[in-house]
Order: sequence, then C-alpha cells, then structure tokens
Amino acid sequence: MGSDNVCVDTRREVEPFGTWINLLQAQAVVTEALEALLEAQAGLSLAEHEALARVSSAPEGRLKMAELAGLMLVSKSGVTRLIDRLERRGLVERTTCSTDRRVTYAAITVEGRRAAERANPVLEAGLAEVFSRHLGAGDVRNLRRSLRKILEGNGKWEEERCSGSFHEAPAPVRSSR
Amino acid sequence: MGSDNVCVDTRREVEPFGTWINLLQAQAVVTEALEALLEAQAGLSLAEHEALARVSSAPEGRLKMAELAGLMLVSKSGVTRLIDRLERRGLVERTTCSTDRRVTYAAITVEGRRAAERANPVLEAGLAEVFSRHLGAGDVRNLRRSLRKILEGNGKWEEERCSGSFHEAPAPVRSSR
DNA sequence: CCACAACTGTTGCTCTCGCAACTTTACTTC
DNA sequence: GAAGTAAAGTTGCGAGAGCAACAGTTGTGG
Repeated sequence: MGSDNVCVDTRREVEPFGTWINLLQAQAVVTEALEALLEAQAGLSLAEHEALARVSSAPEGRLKMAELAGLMLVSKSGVTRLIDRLERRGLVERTTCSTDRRVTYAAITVEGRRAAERANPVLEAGLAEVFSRHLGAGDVRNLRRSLRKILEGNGKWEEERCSGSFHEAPAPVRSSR
Repeated sequence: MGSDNVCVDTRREVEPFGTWINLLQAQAVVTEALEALLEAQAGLSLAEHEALARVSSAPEGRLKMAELAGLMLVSKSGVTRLIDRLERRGLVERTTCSTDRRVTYAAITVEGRRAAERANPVLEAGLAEVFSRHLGAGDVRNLRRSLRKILEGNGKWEEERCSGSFHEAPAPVRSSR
C-alpha cells in the first residue's frame, strides 16, 4: 500500500511527452497567428495560399488535382472543394487535359498570381514576427534538424515538399499510391 | 548561444520557412500516427484522451469546463461537445459546484480512469516509436527549448498547461465515486 | 470487339470545431 | 435591496475535412 514513491523516474518519461505537447501548441499558435494575418491582409486561408502558391509555381502554372493532393497532404475531396472555392473567386481555373480526359488541371489565373504575390510577403513577415524572431540562427538549425529526423524516421521526408515559397497544412497522408 | 549575425545572407530567409513547414509536417505525421494508434487500441481520439487525462489528474479528479478549455487549446463550445461525447460513454460525469451554481465540473468516473490508464501506455509507446525514438536526449532538450521560446514569445507559455505533467500524475486515488 | 480492372475527379454524408447569441447565476454599485 | 455588469456553460449555425460510393475514361486480355 505504501507506494508513495511515485516520483521514481517520471521526469525522464515526461520529457518526450511534454515536448510533443509543446510541438502541438507551437504549431497551433504559429498557424493561428499566420492564418489570422493572412486572412486579414490577403483574404486567403493558409490552405488556399498553399494551393495558389503550388499551382502558380508549377510548370506552366497548372497542376493535376491528384498531384496537388499529393503535395499538400490533403485528400482528393479536400482538393476538389479547395479548388472549388478558389475557382469561384477567379483565382484558379479548371482546364482539361487533351491526352487524358480523366484529368483536370488547376491552372493559375492572372488574378490568382497577383493574389499569391500579394500574400507571400505578408506570410513571410508574419512568420518572422511569430516564429523566427524568437529564435537564434542556431536554434532554427537545430530545430529543423530534429524535425527532419522525425520526418525521416517516419518515412515522410520528401525534399520537394519543403523547397519553394509555399506553406503546408496539417493533414494525414491517406492513399498515396 | 547563437551569436551569429542575423543578416548573414539572403538565403537564410528560406530557412525559417522550411523549418516551419517541417514543424507542420512533423506535427501532422506524429499526430496522425498517434491518433490512429490510440483510436485502434483504446477507442479514444487524442482530444478525448487529453481531456480524460487532464480531468483524472486534476485534484479530486474533476475540472471546471472553463479550466479545461484553458488547459487544452479549444473553445468553450468545443469543451462542451467533447465532454458531451465522453459523458455519453460514461467516462466522465457532469457535477455541479455547491458554491457557484454557474460552474459545471467534468468529473472522472471509475470507467473513465480505467480508460485513461489503459490509453496511457499505448500513447507512450506510440510516442516513443514515432517521435523520441529518432531523437537523442540532447535533441529533445533543444527541441523543447526552442518550442518554449516560440510559445513564450507569443505569450502562450503557461507552465501548468505546457509542462505535460497531466498525463503522469495519477492524482489522489479517491475512489469516493 | 468486348468484358474487366484500374484510375481521376466529384458528390453525399458525417464529424469536429469556432463564433455569436442566449440563459442562468454571481458580483458591483448606488 | 434593485439595477446593471460580468462570467459560466449551452446551443444554432456554418466552415472545412475525410471516407465511401459513384460516373467517366483509359488500358489490357481474351
């Protein structure tokens, strides 16, 4: 009955847990701030901006729906509705493929490109303000290295997803292939 | 001490962006894995487990709705619905406060405590597998320190919420209910 | 040529969440 | 003590996302 010694080695066990919680919270805080900033100053959600950025930076300014879904780690239906919203606002256009009539391209419009270019500096400024402002250069390097280890360890590291000027939205990876 | 010059070269600007993307992706990957694992082996979502753990580790095994909302980063209505679901399953009970009739306590039940205790090792094993397994002890410390800086810099650091102690403290074994 | 499997994108359904309005209760002020 | 204000929790509503089912298209084997 006298199991008072609860504090045996809990400190060691708690650390990864607390770190993970902090990861969740930091992600939530940064995302929330950027979401609000981007919505206020550019009228775009983070997911919308990412789609816009990825489409506009793709060759010929267009991307198949399935490709976009793969890059963004969102489901097929998620991309359909996301492109629905952007198309309704004239920022993106659905075009067909001449060689395969199943595929639909999401193609950037001039207005869409303008919106993306207007949103980019906003996002960058917000990111500096809320994220990198509080970290030293060494912190950023260490942070990224650790995060990369986690991604690699789970087989989710892909170079092309991280390069370029776009952002990412949290979403599970479903049927990839 | 990262006493490097901040404006070394322009290429540095990409780094925070990519690091933030990695943060999102790592969070998404870890969350997805844990969510699936916990759902499969314990029948709880992550949010449900967190609520259960926080309530069960609170003094007297109960927490005001508003306190719970503050500890988790969710809105009041979110907590209402979350507790609705848990109460429907008999894992939590709504009780009243004798001194303030506005407040509602979410109180852990015996079955709820059992569920939390069954879920904890599952979560811990999953966390080790998908998260801390790929990091050294120094990595975890650095990671946490950086995340803490971000949270502090945005005024969202609160010791009791972030310290991740809720999941280890089994609280007073008060089986009065 | 025809049946059949594989693939692409869309739609219906459901789930979870936040915001704003609302009800009930406590506190402050006169 | 009464009026007004603030706080706690619940509810209606809409947004956004995933899964499963579906229709249209392409390619393959008999």
